[in-house]
Amino acid sequence: MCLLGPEFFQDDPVDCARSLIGCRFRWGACVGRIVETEAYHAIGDEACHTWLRPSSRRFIEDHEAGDAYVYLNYGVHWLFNILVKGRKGNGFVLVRALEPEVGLDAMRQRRGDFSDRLLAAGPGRLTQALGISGEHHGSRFLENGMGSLETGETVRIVSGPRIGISRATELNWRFGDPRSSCLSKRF
DNA sequence: GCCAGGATGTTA
DNA sequence: AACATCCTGGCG
Repeated sequence: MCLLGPEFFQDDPVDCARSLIGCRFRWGACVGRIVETEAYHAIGDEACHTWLRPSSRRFIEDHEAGDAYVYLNYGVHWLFNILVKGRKGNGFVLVRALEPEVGLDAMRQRRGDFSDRLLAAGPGRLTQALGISGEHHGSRFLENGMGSLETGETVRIVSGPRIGISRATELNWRFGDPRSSCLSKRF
């Protein structure tokens, strides 16, 4: 098991998204095992914010690999992405689901869930459980102590189409651990 | 299953 | 001013 620094995100967004499955993600006092991610490519991917938003392209210019890209979706849910800047291309990894391991009480309190299975089973639930919001947009969380990532046990990884998008639906850039009970949706 | 809720960036 | 959107919970 080893800590991942910003250099981990100097790679291809798709490789980063796949490699993060099974890793431990700590945010504050809470830890969970990443069981679901998605990759977005800054170039040529119509589902990526960069396709339509200059502000997103500007974000990539102004920030470093490993920085948090947090935005509000549907005016309701904060979504947590990690900036990827590599020789093989820029983009984002959307962290979509965790299996909660440490700090369950804090997560239950923020979520008000009846069942632990759903605490972070989805990108909006995940940010709510961890207390991530717009104030963390752009934060260099791997270096400022707010969060950390560590490699975990090897698990089987499957892929499929990304969730909730209307364009570039042919790309299988959603990755996950199919045996997890904390997925936002089955593969 | 369906659909409201709701904020943001952009003018697709 | 209007539109699209990387979602969730509640109600059927």
